[in-house]
Amino acid sequence: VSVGNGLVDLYGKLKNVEDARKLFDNMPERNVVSWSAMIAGCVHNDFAEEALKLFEQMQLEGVSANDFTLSSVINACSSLGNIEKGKSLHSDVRKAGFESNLVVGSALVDMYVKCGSLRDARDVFDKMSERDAVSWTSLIAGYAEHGCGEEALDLFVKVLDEGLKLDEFTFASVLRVCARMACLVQGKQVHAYIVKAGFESNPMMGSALIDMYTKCGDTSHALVVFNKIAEQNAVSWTTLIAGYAQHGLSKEALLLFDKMVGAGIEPN
RNA sequence: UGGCAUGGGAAUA
Repeated sequence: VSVGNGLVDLYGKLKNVEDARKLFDNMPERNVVSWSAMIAGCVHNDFAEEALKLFEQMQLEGVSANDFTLSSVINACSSLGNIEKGKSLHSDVRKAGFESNLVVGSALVDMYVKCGSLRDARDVFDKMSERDAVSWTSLIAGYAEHGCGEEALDLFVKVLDEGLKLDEFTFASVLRVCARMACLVQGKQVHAYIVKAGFESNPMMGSALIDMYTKCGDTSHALVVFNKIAEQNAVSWTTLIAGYAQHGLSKEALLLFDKMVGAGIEPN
Protein backbone atom coordinates (compact mmCIF):
# COMPACT_ATOMS: atom_id res chain seq x y z
CA VAL A 1 0.00 0.00 0.00
CA SER A 2 2.79 2.43 0.89
CA VAL A 3 4.45 2.00 -2.50
CA GLY A 4 1.14 2.64 -4.24
CA ASN A 5 0.50 5.70 -2.09
CA GLY A 6 3.92 7.06 -2.91
CA LEU A 7 3.30 6.63 -6.62
CA VAL A 8 -0.14 8.24 -6.49
CA ASP A 9 1.42 11.18 -4.66
CA LEU A 10 4.34 11.39 -7.09
CA TYR A 11 2.12 11.38 -10.20
CA GLY A 12 -0.08 14.01 -8.62
CA LYS A 13 2.92 16.22 -7.93
CA LEU A 14 4.16 15.72 -11.48
CA LYS A 15 0.78 17.07 -12.61
CA ASN A 16 -0.15 13.74 -14.09
CA VAL A 17 -3.54 13.27 -12.48
CA GLU A 18 -4.76 10.80 -15.09
CA ASP A 19 -2.05 8.28 -14.31
CA ALA A 20 -2.37 8.94 -10.60
CA ARG A 21 -6.06 8.12 -10.89
CA LYS A 22 -5.38 4.96 -12.91
CA LEU A 23 -2.94 3.79 -10.25
CA PHE A 24 -5.38 4.69 -7.52
CA ASP A 25 -8.26 2.85 -9.19
CA ASN A 26 -6.13 -0.24 -9.66
CA MET A 27 -4.82 -0.41 -6.13
CA PRO A 28 -5.80 -3.71 -4.55
CA GLU A 29 -5.95 -2.03 -1.19
CA ARG A 30 -6.53 1.59 -0.26
CA ASN A 31 -6.16 3.31 3.07
CA VAL A 32 -6.75 6.88 4.21
CA VAL A 33 -3.31 7.88 2.88
CA SER A 34 -4.19 6.65 -0.61
CA TRP A 35 -7.41 8.68 -0.60
CA SER A 36 -5.67 11.76 0.80
CA ALA A 37 -2.92 11.60 -1.80
CA MET A 38 -5.42 11.23 -4.63
CA ILE A 39 -7.58 14.08 -3.31
CA ALA A 40 -4.55 16.35 -2.89
CA GLY A 41 -3.44 15.51 -6.43
CA CYS A 42 -6.82 16.60 -7.78
CA VAL A 43 -6.86 19.86 -5.79
CA HIS A 44 -3.35 20.81 -6.92
CA ASN A 45 -4.22 20.27 -10.54
CA ASP A 46 -7.44 22.25 -10.68
CA PHE A 47 -9.77 19.29 -10.27
CA ALA A 48 -11.38 20.53 -7.08
CA GLU A 49 -14.82 19.18 -8.02
CA GLU A 50 -13.30 15.76 -8.52
CA ALA A 51 -11.62 16.04 -5.13
CA LEU A 52 -14.99 16.62 -3.47
CA LYS A 53 -16.45 13.63 -5.30
CA LEU A 54 -13.59 11.43 -4.17
CA PHE A 55 -14.09 12.59 -0.61
CA GLU A 56 -17.75 11.57 -0.72
CA GLN A 57 -16.83 8.23 -2.20
CA MET A 58 -14.26 7.72 0.51
CA GLN A 59 -16.87 8.29 3.17
CA LEU A 60 -19.26 5.89 1.42
CA GLU A 61 -16.57 3.25 1.60
CA GLY A 62 -16.32 3.77 5.33
CA VAL A 63 -12.82 5.25 5.43
CA SER A 64 -12.66 8.02 8.00
CA ALA A 65 -10.84 11.22 7.18
CA ASN A 66 -7.75 12.37 9.03
CA ASP A 67 -6.24 15.86 9.32
CA PHE A 68 -4.47 15.49 5.98
CA THR A 69 -7.63 14.52 4.12
CA LEU A 70 -9.59 17.35 5.69
CA SER A 71 -7.08 20.07 4.90
CA SER A 72 -6.95 19.00 1.25
CA VAL A 73 -10.68 18.81 0.82
CA ILE A 74 -11.11 22.16 2.63
CA ASN A 75 -8.60 23.55 0.13
CA ALA A 76 -10.85 22.25 -2.66
CA CYS A 77 -13.67 24.39 -1.25
CA SER A 78 -11.32 27.39 -1.21
CA SER A 79 -10.62 27.10 -4.91
CA LEU A 80 -14.29 26.53 -5.68
CA GLY A 81 -15.47 29.28 -3.36
CA ASN A 82 -17.95 26.73 -2.01
CA ILE A 83 -18.76 28.01 1.45
CA GLU A 84 -21.68 25.62 2.04
CA LYS A 85 -19.47 22.59 1.64
CA GLY A 86 -16.74 24.41 3.53
CA LYS A 87 -18.99 24.97 6.51
CA SER A 88 -20.12 21.39 6.52
CA LEU A 89 -16.46 20.32 6.51
CA HIS A 90 -15.84 22.72 9.37
CA SER A 91 -18.42 20.85 11.40
CA ASP A 92 -16.81 17.55 10.37
CA VAL A 93 -13.54 18.96 11.69
CA ARG A 94 -15.15 19.70 15.04
CA LYS A 95 -16.75 16.26 15.22
CA ALA A 96 -13.50 14.51 14.37
CA GLY A 97 -11.62 16.51 16.97
CA PHE A 98 -9.23 18.26 14.59
CA GLU A 99 -10.29 21.72 15.69
CA SER A 100 -6.95 22.56 17.25
CA ASN A 101 -4.86 21.18 14.39
CA LEU A 102 -2.56 23.86 12.99
CA VAL A 103 -2.79 22.87 9.33
CA VAL A 104 -6.53 22.25 9.36
CA GLY A 105 -7.08 25.57 11.11
CA SER A 106 -5.05 27.48 8.52
CA ALA A 107 -6.88 25.70 5.72
CA LEU A 108 -10.20 26.80 7.26
CA VAL A 109 -8.99 30.39 7.60
CA ASP A 110 -7.95 30.37 3.93
CA MET A 111 -11.24 28.75 2.91
CA TYR A 112 -13.34 31.43 4.61
CA VAL A 113 -11.10 34.14 3.15
CA LYS A 114 -11.48 32.77 -0.39
CA CYS A 115 -15.24 32.49 0.14
CA GLY A 116 -15.31 36.14 1.19
CA SER A 117 -16.34 35.52 4.79
CA LEU A 118 -13.71 37.40 6.76
CA ARG A 119 -15.75 37.19 9.97
CA ASP A 120 -15.63 33.40 9.93
CA ALA A 121 -11.95 33.46 8.98
CA ARG A 122 -11.17 35.71 11.91
CA ASP A 123 -13.27 33.57 14.21
CA VAL A 124 -11.34 30.40 13.33
CA PHE A 125 -8.04 32.27 13.56
CA ASP A 126 -8.83 33.61 17.02
CA LYS A 127 -9.79 30.16 18.27
CA MET A 128 -6.64 28.45 17.02
CA SER A 129 -4.44 27.16 19.83
CA GLU A 130 -1.24 27.62 17.84
CA ARG A 131 -0.47 29.71 14.79
CA ASP A 132 2.44 29.80 12.40
CA ALA A 133 3.48 32.10 9.56
CA VAL A 134 0.94 30.41 7.27
CA SER A 135 -2.00 31.07 9.60
CA TRP A 136 -1.05 34.71 9.95
CA THR A 137 -0.38 35.18 6.25
CA SER A 138 -3.70 33.62 5.27
CA LEU A 139 -5.63 36.14 7.32
CA ILE A 140 -3.40 39.11 6.45
CA ALA A 141 -3.68 38.30 2.73
CA GLY A 142 -7.44 37.96 3.20
CA TYR A 143 -7.72 41.43 4.67
CA ALA A 144 -5.45 42.74 1.92
CA GLU A 145 -7.57 41.16 -0.79
CA HIS A 146 -10.78 42.62 0.61
CA GLY A 147 -9.48 46.14 1.07
CA CYS A 148 -9.22 45.98 4.86
CA GLY A 149 -5.78 47.51 5.06
CA GLU A 150 -6.05 48.71 8.64
CA GLU A 151 -6.91 45.24 9.93
CA ALA A 152 -4.10 43.71 7.91
CA LEU A 153 -1.51 46.14 9.28
CA ASP A 154 -2.89 45.63 12.76
CA LEU A 155 -2.29 41.90 12.43
CA PHE A 156 1.20 42.49 11.08
CA VAL A 157 2.10 44.53 14.15
CA LYS A 158 0.74 41.77 16.37
CA VAL A 159 2.69 39.03 14.63
CA LEU A 160 5.89 41.08 14.88
CA ASP A 161 5.12 41.41 18.57
CA GLU A 162 4.91 37.65 18.94
CA GLY A 163 8.41 37.34 17.55
CA LEU A 164 7.34 34.64 15.11
CA LYS A 165 9.72 34.04 12.19
CA LEU A 166 8.03 35.44 9.12
CA ASP A 167 8.67 34.37 5.57
CA GLU A 168 8.54 36.15 2.23
CA PHE A 169 4.86 35.28 1.80
CA THR A 170 3.90 37.31 4.85
CA PHE A 171 5.98 40.29 3.78
CA ALA A 172 4.56 40.16 0.25
CA SER A 173 1.02 40.36 1.57
CA VAL A 174 1.83 43.25 3.90
CA LEU A 175 3.56 45.13 1.08
CA ARG A 176 0.48 44.67 -1.05
CA VAL A 177 -1.50 46.43 1.67
CA CYS A 178 1.00 49.32 1.79
CA ALA A 179 0.83 49.58 -2.00
CA ARG A 180 -2.96 49.73 -2.01
CA MET A 181 -3.02 52.33 0.75
CA ALA A 182 -0.15 54.20 -0.94
CA CYS A 183 1.45 54.30 2.49
CA LEU A 184 5.15 54.91 1.97
CA VAL A 185 6.00 55.21 5.66
CA GLN A 186 4.63 51.75 6.47
CA GLY A 187 6.11 50.34 3.28
CA LYS A 188 9.59 51.52 4.20
CA GLN A 189 9.27 49.95 7.62
CA VAL A 190 8.36 46.63 6.04
CA HIS A 191 11.29 47.06 3.66
CA ALA A 192 13.60 47.38 6.68
CA TYR A 193 12.23 44.12 8.12
CA ILE A 194 12.82 42.41 4.78
CA VAL A 195 16.43 43.54 4.72
CA LYS A 196 16.86 42.35 8.30
CA ALA A 197 15.36 38.97 7.43
CA GLY A 198 17.75 38.62 4.49
CA PHE A 199 15.08 38.53 1.77
CA GLU A 200 16.30 41.59 -0.11
CA SER A 201 17.46 39.81 -3.25
CA ASN A 202 14.44 37.50 -3.39
CA PRO A 203 12.60 38.11 -6.70
CA MET A 204 9.16 37.93 -5.08
CA MET A 205 10.15 40.47 -2.45
CA GLY A 206 11.59 42.59 -5.24
CA SER A 207 8.38 42.76 -7.25
CA ALA A 208 6.29 43.41 -4.13
CA LEU A 209 8.66 46.22 -3.12
CA ILE A 210 8.73 47.72 -6.61
CA ASP A 211 4.95 47.69 -6.69
CA MET A 212 4.78 49.33 -3.28
CA TYR A 213 7.27 52.06 -4.18
CA THR A 214 5.68 52.87 -7.55
CA LYS A 215 2.15 52.93 -6.12
CA CYS A 216 3.49 55.31 -3.48
CA GLY A 217 4.96 57.47 -6.23
CA ASP A 218 8.60 56.72 -5.46
CA THR A 219 9.85 55.40 -8.80
CA SER A 220 13.51 56.05 -8.03
CA HIS A 221 13.44 53.73 -5.03
CA ALA A 222 11.65 51.19 -7.17
CA LEU A 223 14.59 51.20 -9.54
CA VAL A 224 17.07 50.78 -6.69
CA VAL A 225 15.11 47.72 -5.51
CA PHE A 226 14.96 46.34 -9.04
CA ASN A 227 18.73 46.44 -9.34
CA LYS A 228 19.15 44.56 -6.07
CA ILE A 229 17.13 41.56 -7.20
CA ALA A 230 19.41 38.56 -7.70
CA GLU A 231 17.72 37.43 -10.89
CA GLN A 232 15.04 39.62 -12.38
CA ASN A 233 12.16 37.64 -13.83
CA ALA A 234 9.22 38.63 -16.02
CA VAL A 235 7.24 39.79 -12.97
CA SER A 236 10.06 42.06 -11.80
CA TRP A 237 10.21 43.74 -15.20
CA THR A 238 6.45 43.96 -15.64
CA THR A 239 5.96 45.53 -12.22
CA LEU A 240 8.56 48.18 -12.89
CA ILE A 241 7.30 48.91 -16.41
CA ALA A 242 3.69 49.18 -15.20
CA GLY A 243 4.81 51.44 -12.36
CA TYR A 244 6.58 53.79 -14.75
CA ALA A 245 3.62 53.78 -17.11
CA GLN A 246 1.22 54.67 -14.28
CA HIS A 247 3.23 57.78 -13.62
CA GLY A 248 3.27 58.94 -17.21
CA LEU A 249 6.87 57.88 -17.75
CA SER A 250 5.95 56.17 -21.01
CA LYS A 251 9.29 56.72 -22.73
CA GLU A 252 11.13 55.17 -19.81
CA ALA A 253 8.63 52.31 -19.77
CA LEU A 254 9.22 51.56 -23.45
CA LEU A 255 12.96 51.74 -22.94
CA LEU A 256 12.66 49.26 -20.10
CA PHE A 257 10.65 46.94 -22.29
CA ASP A 258 13.43 46.92 -24.88
CA LYS A 259 15.97 46.27 -22.16
CA MET A 260 13.87 43.39 -20.91
CA VAL A 261 13.78 41.78 -24.33
CA GLY A 262 17.51 42.43 -24.63
CA ALA A 263 18.01 40.62 -21.35
CA GLY A 264 16.36 37.57 -22.86
CA ILE A 265 13.07 37.73 -20.94
CA GLU A 266 10.08 36.67 -23.03
CA PRO A 267 7.22 39.18 -22.85
CA ASN A 268 3.90 37.64 -21.96
C1' U B 1 6.99 1.44 17.42
C1' G B 2 8.43 3.27 12.65
C1' G B 3 7.63 4.42 7.22
C1' C B 4 4.35 7.04 2.75
C1' A B 5 0.08 11.66 2.00
C1' U B 6 -2.14 17.59 3.52
C1' G B 7 -2.58 24.22 4.24
C1' G B 8 -0.72 30.38 2.81
C1' G B 9 2.08 34.61 -1.11
C1' A B 10 3.95 38.74 -5.73
C1' A B 11 3.18 42.13 -11.33
C1' U B 12 -0.13 42.87 -15.64
C1' A B 13 -5.02 42.35 -17.50
